Amino acid sequence: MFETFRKYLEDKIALTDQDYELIKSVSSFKKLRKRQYLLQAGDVCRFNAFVCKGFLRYYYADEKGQEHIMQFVPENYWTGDRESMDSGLPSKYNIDAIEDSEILLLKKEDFEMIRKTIPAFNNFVNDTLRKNIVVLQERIHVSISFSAEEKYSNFILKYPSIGNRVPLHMIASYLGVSAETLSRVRSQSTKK
Amino acid sequence: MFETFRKYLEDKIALTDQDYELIKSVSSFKKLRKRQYLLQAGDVCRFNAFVCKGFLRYYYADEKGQEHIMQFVPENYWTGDRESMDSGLPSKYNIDAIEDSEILLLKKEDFEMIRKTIPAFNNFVNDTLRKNIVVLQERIHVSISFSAEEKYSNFILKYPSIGNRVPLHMIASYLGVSAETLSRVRSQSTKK
DNA sequence: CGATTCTTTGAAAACAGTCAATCTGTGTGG
DNA sequence: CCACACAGATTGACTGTTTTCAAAGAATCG
Repeated sequence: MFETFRKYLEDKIALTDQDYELIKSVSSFKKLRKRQYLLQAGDVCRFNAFVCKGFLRYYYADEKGQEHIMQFVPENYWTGDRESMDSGLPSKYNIDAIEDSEILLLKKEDFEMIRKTIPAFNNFVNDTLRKNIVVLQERIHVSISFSAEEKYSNFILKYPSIGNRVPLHMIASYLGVSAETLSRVRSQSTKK
Repeated sequence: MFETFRKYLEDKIALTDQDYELIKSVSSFKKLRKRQYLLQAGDVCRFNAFVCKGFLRYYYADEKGQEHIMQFVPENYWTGDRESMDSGLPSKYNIDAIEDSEILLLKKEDFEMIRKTIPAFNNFVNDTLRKNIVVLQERIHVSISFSAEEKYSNFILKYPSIGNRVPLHMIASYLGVSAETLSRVRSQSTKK
């Protein structure tokens, strides 16, 4: 499982074997079955999670039981509730597995330790944060400007692989549209 | 103008006079009149901008001429188009002044230089990025889950001072709601 | 298979957007 | 100091989009 993570890192930065040993020494691993929680609302988030294999979702469940997906997390992506991690307060979000998954976990403190010890890793994390901001901003743009139909076609264009991998009602939830509307929107657009 | 920035930094991190000298030596300043652009779509963004005084907006103008506000930027906040800055490509966004403003500008390269030279500054920037992500994420949550009315009351609750400072139609644009709808929503909610 | 999850469809209702007109307040130039 | 222009807010009538609820079909999985 660590090998996947190592390959991911090798692609981005140049680290020594010693660096990898350090990282490995503080990594822990977790297998999740489909539907299993990685983080449940009410828990404090203490980990940065890296998906080696599988597929997670990061979502909010409101009072009416409706779920609003904040993030899809396929292999080679990070997740975790930064807010809860920084504050030490319980999370309002849930993270669970959409597919059987293999997760690498780095405790907050270990993660910070790695950043301090390995400058290249620190730079890489900063870069990743910056890119993440661009992505979130783009999503806000879509969210405040686009109709349901535009949101859907934009999503399919941008994340074709996710489109094939998750049920339609989850894409609806991610886009902030009802499942019925998205079903109609999609049948419209395939007619063209 | 630099004094405002210095006070802002002193509040967050401990720097030496020498550090401040360094920062000051690469800072440039700009006064903007109301309605004046700091960045116009099509330009490449080369600066990180810090608002010392006044109020900016960061927005997208679509083909129909409609404006979608991505960010309000009051004093003591940063702005700039990260995407354009990282890629070197023209920006799709505009930044202009809602009030007469005073801006401190740090060229991309100088900003990076400061980060490399002053570790505390680097840490501070990273922290700011992290917090920014939390804020953006929260906005996405609101955007995909809330009705127009909930969006408005949430906004007023969270940013009461901005509510008094910008015209209603700009709040509407920020929330992704038409100005007319927001006007109705508001008159409803004041009746209660 | 039987159960569950997912998708589709229909009809009604709620919600939000558009267009146009009016009203308000503000500030600028004569 | 007034008149006028202008930006902003409000209102009404209408249209269009999206949600909701309910039911029925697919598809998938143990």
